[in-house]
Amino acid sequence: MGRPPCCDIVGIKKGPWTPEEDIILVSYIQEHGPGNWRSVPTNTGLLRCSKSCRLRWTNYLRPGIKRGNFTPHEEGMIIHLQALLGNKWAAIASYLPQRTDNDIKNYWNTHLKKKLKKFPSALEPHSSTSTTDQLVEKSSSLEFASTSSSSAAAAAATTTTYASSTENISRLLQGWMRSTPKTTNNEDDSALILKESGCQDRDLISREEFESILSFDNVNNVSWDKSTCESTSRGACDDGEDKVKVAVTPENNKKQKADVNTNTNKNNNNPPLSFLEKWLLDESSAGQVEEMNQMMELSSIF
DNA sequence: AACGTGCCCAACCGCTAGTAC
DNA sequence: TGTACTAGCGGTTGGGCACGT
Repeated sequence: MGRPPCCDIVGIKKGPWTPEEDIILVSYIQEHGPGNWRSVPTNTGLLRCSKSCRLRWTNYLRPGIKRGNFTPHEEGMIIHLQALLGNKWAAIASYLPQRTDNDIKNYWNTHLKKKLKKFPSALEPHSSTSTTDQLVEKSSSLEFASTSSSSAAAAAATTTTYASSTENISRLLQGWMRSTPKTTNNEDDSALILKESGCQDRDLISREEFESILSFDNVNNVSWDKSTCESTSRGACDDGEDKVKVAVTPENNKKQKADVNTNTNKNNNNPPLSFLEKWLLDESSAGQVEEMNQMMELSSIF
């Protein structure tokens, strides 16, 4: 629109965020909540543009973000969703509430694209239905993959020291989060999500399956919060109704109205959730990824 | 130890859509 | 109706790190 980018302004800092900047940003958001990003740099004294602040918050500091290795289940979901939706990372991320679109995009470009290039058959549908033995085998291998000490250790090892400090920073948010109406128990959270999101079709997927997707096994044991709600409400569990309660402020009121409009439009472009969920949560998709991983291991041996 | 190379991912860029005035 | 602004999105970049030579 002929407007120079905000980041072109002289004196605006670029590049990696320092822990000090993170603390300032988190403290401000603790006090005022996310939103009104334009006022953030001026009110905090941060030499960052509003956009940079927003991105830093949504992609890194926002509580509820899961970092580290992707599980085979997550891989399967990403692969299938990418095949279905294309490079609609935000839409894909809405099915993985703990992951940011940036994270998924990076993971796709750096890992999954290579895997699929090597094993394009991974995307082909399974020709036969799984036998009980196969199911047992797949579920056990999945369980192993998700809980194996080596992968867990690898995930922990990949966490940088700065990431750790960020985790500490995000702990600062706990006080703010506690002040928002929510349950403190993860089980209750899942139930709350199901109940309030309108995704009440318990026959669709098992509770464990759903929890495995939404489990907050990352930092903080952070439970559902309004930011998470915001990102999630863009996709999967949004049916345009008021679901997870957020603080009622003029800011939120405006945003909610906007969200309802935009989400309604967006959802019109997406296949029905129940169909997608059923398909995505089908164990075979995760099994295919597991098979692919095994093939990768074998290929590295030979 | 020094250097080169490739990979990973946080951050940036450019664009579009929506909203307020 | 036009303008300014924000938010969201997808593509790209570049700094830092690991690893091999």
